[in-house]
Amino acid sequence: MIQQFFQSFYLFSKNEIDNLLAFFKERTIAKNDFFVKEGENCKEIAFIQSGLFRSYYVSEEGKDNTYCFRFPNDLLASYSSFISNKPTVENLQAITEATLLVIKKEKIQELASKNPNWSEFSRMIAEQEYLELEKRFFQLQQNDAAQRYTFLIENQPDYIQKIPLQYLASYLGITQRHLSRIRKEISF
Amino acid sequence: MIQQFFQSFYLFSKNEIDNLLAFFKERTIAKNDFFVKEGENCKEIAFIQSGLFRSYYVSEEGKDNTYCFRFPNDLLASYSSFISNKPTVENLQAITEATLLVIKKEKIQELASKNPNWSEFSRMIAEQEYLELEKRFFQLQQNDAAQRYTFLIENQPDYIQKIPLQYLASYLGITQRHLSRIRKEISF
DNA sequence: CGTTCAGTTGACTAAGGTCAATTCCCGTGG
DNA sequence: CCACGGGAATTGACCTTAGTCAACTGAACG
Repeated sequence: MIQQFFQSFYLFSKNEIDNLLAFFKERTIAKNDFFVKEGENCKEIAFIQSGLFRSYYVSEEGKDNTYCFRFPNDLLASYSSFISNKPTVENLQAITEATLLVIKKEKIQELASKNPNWSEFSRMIAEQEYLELEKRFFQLQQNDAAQRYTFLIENQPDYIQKIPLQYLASYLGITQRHLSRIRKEISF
Repeated sequence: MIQQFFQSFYLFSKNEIDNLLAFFKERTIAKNDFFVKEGENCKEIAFIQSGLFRSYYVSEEGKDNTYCFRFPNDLLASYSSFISNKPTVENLQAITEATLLVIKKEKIQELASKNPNWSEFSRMIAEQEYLELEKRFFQLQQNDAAQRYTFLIENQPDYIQKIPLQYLASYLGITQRHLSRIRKEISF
């Protein structure tokens, strides 16, 4: 799993990849427990072996906003906190039981100081995260709720199948009431 | 100007920074002309010496969405196209006459192959762009139009002073009609 | 069978869009 | 100095999208 993930960057030799696991520690997280909580400084990043995560933050008025979901074979971190060394607003909660492979930021920095490919790796991750977020932003800016929902159905069927509708509504930036309305419309 | 910009990354020696200008070409852009147009592959990035830019993209129904603005001493590129080598949806238009210092992507790659600090530099740019976009995303997701506008007034007074309201409305994700309504409300 | 939790629905309200008519501002030419 | 022409901004009347609150349905499970 994680070996395949690293191969996909074409940065590391077969030998290096075989030795990668040594840098990571396995961790289990129970359903509803957190990998990161609001206010913390996120100093590690994880590879998800199994399980589902939701990232959400709570705004002043108490509204719960879903930032994103993370699936098996995805990376998991409060990425902005990880790169900026500042406290996060995100809560990364397991919505099913999960197993992770965790690595500390300082370990990555140590590896980067010895092998510039780790520095390239960090750059590629940052760029990927940017591209993904930009898509999400455009989606939110240009489409109304019904369009965003149908886009989700067509492009991320995983989401519909595996994630409770209350979370999907919040991910789409609408209330559950309105999502129900849209679902009813579309089913005709 | 550009020297100060590079100094702020703490990656390059005074000597290196003094020689930087040689890598860039100066370019002038007339008001309403484009640095990048939709459909192009953005293969260069620019440092803005003077002038103001707006990035916008047009959605299927013909709606014009403002992605962002760029000011003097900012970098200018369709960043997602620049890093992914894919055609962009963005139009980068000068809203005043402008002068740029332009560098090609391949030049940066050439520099990075010789000096790993250029690779670090690219990583830091990617991370900065991510952080900025995340703020923008949170803003759009959690606040209504009036909150977004008052945030803008308080945190980016430049925007209000220098950018036509029609563009600001589109940046905020609303119509000019609604922005007028908000402005009227607030002035009491 | 109750209880619980997720999802749906109805009735009403509020935020924001559409379209078209002004008004405001400013430059230019008489 | 004034008149007027054009682009930017405001406003009014009306409509659509989405939020609020609370009641209801339905499946899951002890």
